[in-house]
Amino acid sequence: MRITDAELSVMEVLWAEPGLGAAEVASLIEGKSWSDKTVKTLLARLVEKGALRAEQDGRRYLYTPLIARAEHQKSAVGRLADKLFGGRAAPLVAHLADARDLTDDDILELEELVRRLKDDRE
Amino acid sequence: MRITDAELSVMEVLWAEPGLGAAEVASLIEGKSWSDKTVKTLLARLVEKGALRAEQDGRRYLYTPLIARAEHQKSAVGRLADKLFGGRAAPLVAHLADARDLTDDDILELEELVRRLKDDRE
DNA sequence: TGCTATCGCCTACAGCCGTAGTCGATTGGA
DNA sequence: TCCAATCGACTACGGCTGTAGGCGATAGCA
Repeated sequence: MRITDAELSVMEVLWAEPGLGAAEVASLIEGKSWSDKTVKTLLARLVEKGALRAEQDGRRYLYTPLIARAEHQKSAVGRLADKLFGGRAAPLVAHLADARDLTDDDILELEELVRRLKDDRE
Repeated sequence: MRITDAELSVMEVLWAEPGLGAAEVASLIEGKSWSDKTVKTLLARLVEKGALRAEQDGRRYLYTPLIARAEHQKSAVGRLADKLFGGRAAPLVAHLADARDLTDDDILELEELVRRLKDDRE
């Protein structure tokens, strides 16, 4: 199930705070100057594709994510790895290091991550 | 400049072997059963958006990438990092490790990569 | 009790994407 | 010399995406 860029802005709001109504979601969207109609369209599409649950609350709906943020991140990264790198991780990370300047912290985190991956393996 | 999934199949062929004509590209595309018309449309779109150069060769054109594969990989990974992880590398890699089982070799490569990143930094 | 603000529902519409067809020119072989 | 194969140019078209507008019901306030 594919979540588009515009839909992602909506999901981010609901991942941060599930159970909001359309008007609240619209007011919490950052960086876009969307009409509330636009947000409602996106909510409807997300419900239709099973990414959100709409629970009636009087005259309106409250929306809750049905897929976790981590789940979506995982599948998006996996798809990209398959599409561009034949599923291989190391070249992807190499390009990432090239694309975005890594902070010292990033490097430490990566180091720690790799250490953990290695330990898990034994 | 955005290269779509279908266009990517065409680019892959020309990255592997630049300077082919449309018919050759079509015959080298893997995994799709596209009409040669489809391939020609994709070639035309790629020329139009500046991803390929078309050089006349008698009655036909020979196509050559104007953007490198690595360049495209880099920008795609960077975009994904920004879109889903606020530009941060480590969580992306963590999700990647979760999404695709890493081989021992992958882990070694990552280890080596992180070591290099760290060394470069000093 | 009546009006206005709000809600969901349905519709719209242009641009992009995947996939391909038509047409006219040309070239290479019979 | 003529026809068939091939090439590029242009056109097509349905589905998805981003972005909204209109309409009818309703609820809360005056």
